[in-house]
Amino acid sequence: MNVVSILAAHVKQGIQALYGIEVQDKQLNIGLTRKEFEGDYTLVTFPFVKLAKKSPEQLGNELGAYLVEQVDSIRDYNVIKGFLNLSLTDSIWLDYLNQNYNNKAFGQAESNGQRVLVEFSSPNTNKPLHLGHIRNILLGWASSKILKTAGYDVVNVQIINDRGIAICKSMLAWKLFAEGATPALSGIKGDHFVGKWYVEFERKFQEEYKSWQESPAALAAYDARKKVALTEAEFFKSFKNDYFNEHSALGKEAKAMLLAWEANDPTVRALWEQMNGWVYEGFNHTYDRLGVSFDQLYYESDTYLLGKDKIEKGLQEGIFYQKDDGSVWIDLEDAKLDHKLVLRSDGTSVYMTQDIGTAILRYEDFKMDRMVYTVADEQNYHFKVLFEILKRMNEPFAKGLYHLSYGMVELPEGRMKSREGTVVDADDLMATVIQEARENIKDRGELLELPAGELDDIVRKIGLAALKYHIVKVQPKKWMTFDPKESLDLQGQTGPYIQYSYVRIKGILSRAEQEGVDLSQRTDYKSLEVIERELIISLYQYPGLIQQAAEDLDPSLIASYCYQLAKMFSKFWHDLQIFKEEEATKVFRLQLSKLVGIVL
RNA sequence: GUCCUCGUGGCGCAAUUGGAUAGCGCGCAAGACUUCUAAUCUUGAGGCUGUGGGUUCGAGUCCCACCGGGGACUCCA
Repeated sequence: MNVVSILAAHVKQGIQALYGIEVQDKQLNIGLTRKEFEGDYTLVTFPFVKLAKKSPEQLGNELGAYLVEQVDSIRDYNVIKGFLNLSLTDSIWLDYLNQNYNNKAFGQAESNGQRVLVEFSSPNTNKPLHLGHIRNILLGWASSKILKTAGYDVVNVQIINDRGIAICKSMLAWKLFAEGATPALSGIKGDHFVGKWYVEFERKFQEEYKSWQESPAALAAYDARKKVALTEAEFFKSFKNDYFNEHSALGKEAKAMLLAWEANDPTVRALWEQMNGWVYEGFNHTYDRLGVSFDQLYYESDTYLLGKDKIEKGLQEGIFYQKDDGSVWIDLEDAKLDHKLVLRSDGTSVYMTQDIGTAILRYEDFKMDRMVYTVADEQNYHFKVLFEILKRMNEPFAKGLYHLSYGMVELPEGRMKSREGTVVDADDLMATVIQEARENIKDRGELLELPAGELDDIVRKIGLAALKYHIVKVQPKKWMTFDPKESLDLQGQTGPYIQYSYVRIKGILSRAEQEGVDLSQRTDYKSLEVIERELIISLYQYPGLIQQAAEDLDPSLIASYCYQLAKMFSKFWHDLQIFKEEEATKVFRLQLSKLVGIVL
């Protein structure tokens, strides 16, 4: 049953019968009636008033009367300006609830036969996960769940950026300064342990750089570029990369390590394996805590050379062109994307090359119809270009590509900077939020008689719900300021509020079970209370909302919906009794509660 | 320089994709537990949706210009 399309058909027919006008589907605007007004669905009649040469009120009244007379399920109507509000009979909603209240898979669509890959997290292996990763992971994970519910066959993947200069820095610092320390010996979580040596490298490097700045070579470098009109301090800030590449002893050694890695040097590879192993152990722990998992991992060390052959092929086909210096480009000006480099003049690849290769590899692995990349919005341009290139290469999956782009997470004092130590660590944050939930329970003196293990479990669920909801409720594309204090809120529009409604429903249902109430009976409930009606209509929206959230890849839609539903349920619970009512009412309200519980 | 994005009460977010008097939470003020757990509910104050034009029956939403924040444009992914 699809109420809107049934109504639309009747409206179309009605206008035809009354005025002889053929209405286009596009002109039919039917939505839910706003709360302040009487009715379930509202038709906007403005588009027809001109054609029918009637006033909005007159047309509304004529059409409303026609519909009430012709359509059994329409009970009543009212007109306000160009809005025709239609009230449906209770039995429609009662039937709907009765058919669905016990459907544990309510909202789960049938398989649509399509496979989608969802990439998220995608960390570097030189440091632990932070708040930005948390947003990424939660968005990716939530989208994956939504797609699954919407009928897709979903594969969760991540690309692990396990190679490059950054991890070499960690490796070098460990080799030079750690004196054989390990996570196990030092009692530090693996990813934090490796991150520590990355920071240590930066510290030593800064020391080295600082003392170099006094040297004649430094002054010479400064003099050579004096024309740029910088103060000495500004100059040395901007010169840091050049120093690393051209003058630094540590830089030289790190770069040598990278080359040795690329040349498959056994010692370097062994160290690399060992340190990455520590990191993965740490990451897995964090993923477990967050409750997410992956079906397939891709490692940059396996994929960073991919794509070159595809470029060669495309070059022959005329998709790419070669400049005199040998570099290979693509002209995307007609897509308003400029010219992009895909292979350097020395034949080495850029990120684009690698991403092209990896995408094709994934298609070989999974034959997916769609692929979602969960990556921050600073890479919007990159993905536009990537998708356009794959389209021009005629890859079969190219039209199913989507960049789930999300805004950065900032702190009240500004953007997180790992170098300035202002990053919010993922593990720390989860621990804080759980601790807060624990304090809260202690203050209220509840649940303390539970066994410690059970209490820990509840506290963990509450704390994480607060954190997750706080992040997921914001539309992905928006930048957000993360105030740790607010993420700890457990009241109002929060995860714990929704959890609480759910727990309450569980409580009600278990009492019903104890009392032996038979839910399966088809009850003859009198007339719906306003809040009951709102709840059913809201539940009715749910399957459609899943589809929309899957299409838009916007988990915040579901987050807001769940809050609204929980809020309605709270009001329902507060205003109406259940167990003291007569059988029919009781059963109906229990059924309603049950379905709300299934959705939440 | 070019392109992309965001701008909504003090703060954090919504607005059924162009529809009615712009909603909700936090915070603030006042109230409600003899109940199916008060992590709840009820009421109130708080707005010229950055500014100025345009499109039409109708604009927070679409178009143009400007102001302000952020980002990208051959290698941090």
